[in-house]
Amino acid sequence: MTVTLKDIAIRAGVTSATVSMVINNKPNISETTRKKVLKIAKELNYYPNVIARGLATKKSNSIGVIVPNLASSFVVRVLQGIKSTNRDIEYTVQLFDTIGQKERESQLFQRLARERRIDGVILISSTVTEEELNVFAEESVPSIIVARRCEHLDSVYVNNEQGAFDATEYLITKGHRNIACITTRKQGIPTEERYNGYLRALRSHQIEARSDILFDVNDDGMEDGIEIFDRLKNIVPRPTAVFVPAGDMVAIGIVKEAKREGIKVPDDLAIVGYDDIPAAEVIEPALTTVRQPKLEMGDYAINMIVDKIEGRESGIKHKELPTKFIIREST
Amino acid sequence: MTVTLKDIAIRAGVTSATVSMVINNKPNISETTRKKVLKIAKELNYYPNVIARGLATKKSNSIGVIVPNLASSFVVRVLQGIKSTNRDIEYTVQLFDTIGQKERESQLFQRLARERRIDGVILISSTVTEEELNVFAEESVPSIIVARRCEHLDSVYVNNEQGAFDATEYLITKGHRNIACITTRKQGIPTEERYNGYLRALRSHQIEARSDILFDVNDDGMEDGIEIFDRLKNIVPRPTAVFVPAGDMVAIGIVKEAKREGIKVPDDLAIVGYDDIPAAEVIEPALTTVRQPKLEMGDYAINMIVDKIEGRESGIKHKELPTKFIIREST
DNA sequence: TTGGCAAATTTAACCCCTTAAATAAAATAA
DNA sequence: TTATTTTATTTAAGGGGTTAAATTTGCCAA
Repeated sequence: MTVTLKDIAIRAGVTSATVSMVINNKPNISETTRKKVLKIAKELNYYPNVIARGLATKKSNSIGVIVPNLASSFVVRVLQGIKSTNRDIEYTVQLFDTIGQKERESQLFQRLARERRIDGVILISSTVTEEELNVFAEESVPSIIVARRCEHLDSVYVNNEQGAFDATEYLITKGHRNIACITTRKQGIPTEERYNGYLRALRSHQIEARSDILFDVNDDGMEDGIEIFDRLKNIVPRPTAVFVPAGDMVAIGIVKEAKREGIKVPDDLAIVGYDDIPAAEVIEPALTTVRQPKLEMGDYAINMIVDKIEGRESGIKHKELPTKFIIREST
Repeated sequence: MTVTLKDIAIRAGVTSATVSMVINNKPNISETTRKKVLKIAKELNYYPNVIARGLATKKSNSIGVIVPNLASSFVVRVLQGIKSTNRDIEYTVQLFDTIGQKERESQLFQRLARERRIDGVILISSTVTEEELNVFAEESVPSIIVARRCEHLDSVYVNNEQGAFDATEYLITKGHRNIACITTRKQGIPTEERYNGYLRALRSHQIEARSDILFDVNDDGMEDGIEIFDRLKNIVPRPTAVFVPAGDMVAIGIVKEAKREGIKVPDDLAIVGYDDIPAAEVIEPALTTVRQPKLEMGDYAINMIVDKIEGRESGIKHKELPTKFIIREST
């Protein structure tokens, strides 16, 4: 038997409205009834039905988090950031992923907003189109995009262009002039901005970008790296460094294959990855890489959206976070 | 303006009850009104309010997933398994983590069940106590525990004892007699069953377990492995193999430090990890390890709970899954 | 004692949808 | 044609809360 306001009301000899007001700490309740009601509520082990409350208040106290793919470690880390802050916040997180779904992010979002009466939505995706994001902006539910800047929507993101610039520039200052770049076509990895940062660094040092040492792989696994190295090694003039925006695993594949072929890393070939996954420290030599503040992004996102929901903020806010360049042994 | 059943009803010249019945595909509706209502619903872009529906039906169509710690890759993989199946299932996943929370799993569960009127709960934890789990069994909400067997509750789990047995026995058949074992005290890693499997394997080959080569580390990082190796190397007779239920990262630490000290892996020291994390393939030599079918566990869990919710199953079910022994180069 | 005001409580409508029971309309049987 | 079923629709009562407005109670000043 679930106990309701009414049950308490009857036992306390008051109306359920009164009980409701006590439970919600509304003013103008005599100390006597307040105590009595609270006591009975405790005795009966009362829990408010948040569904019913949600219906009445038109608030669900929950935030929807839409992710493209829970398999991505990036997404998971951001989610962690969201959750760890969320701890002190009275919002429930409803998790939705769109991978393999016929619905696109924007459709899912609409459904969430309308059906579930969710209070706010966090979308973690670096690859939604502007057009899709318009739907978010139009719906009246507060929403925020993580991992990508969007003009007409709150956003939290990392300056990947600068991160790539830093990495490339570092290689240049180390004397490298022929720096290969490995991007990926894999869905969900925002490789383009990084490529732009790479280009900018080259340009700023008057180095011409060589199109023959730019590769675009299909996935982001070790095998991709292995394959790339095998293509790379025969190119003349052979690059002395590789920057791998496609991700650390690809970079690790390159390191592995280079070593197998007797190429010394970093002496013969310097390598910089992207992401700073745990394995980056495991490979020998340990991988120099670019780290994104994922937890922080999640943290900002949840705080921004809660501020929005609770009306403490209005207007579009953007938070740009810097990447961190982690120098290890592969450069 | 959100559109409700009533809006449709008015436009269609019927009652909202009728509209409701159309929306829910109830019988005894004339084809004429059905079409008319559906048409208007579409025109008005109607979405049912699931909150209100939930109140009326006492069903929320959502499943709560309680995890101790979203930082655990084990948990995340299981979650992935849950979500990927969930795709075809009309349940929403509400995610709750208990780390750092004053509430224990069972309290959180109670709250979920009562406040949120959740239809079912999946708890992912290998370390809740029996006592806590009793609370789950008592509440009338279907619930299931993943990663641990529990007699009076549905459960999906892996036979870690057997996994450890297999690993240890493999080392024994390779000729090893002095096999060290590294467990961990880290919260959330069920190291004890694994240790038992190790012991059983030794026993079944009449090998006496040496307490001087059994170590219990505090965490599960690479540093722990490095530290352990340094203690291990001076022990006589020096073990020729190490089984590391504490996890792959610890094993990797051992591999790294062994190499640094000029000890050849696997010739001088064979190493078996636990978990098969991505880095296991990165370390050189690649790590032999024990893999748990995490996605499958999630998959079973969500299917079992949905069957329970929808009344297709009753009675307590257990699903035990086998581990998989992955042989690589470190043995 | 009466009037006036603030404080405490209740009334009643509403949130949006579902569903059993009642009623109306249409179809069939007698 | 009337009685009986069957089919379609409506009525009305929830589900469990919230909240503006109305009412009652208590207190104090006049």
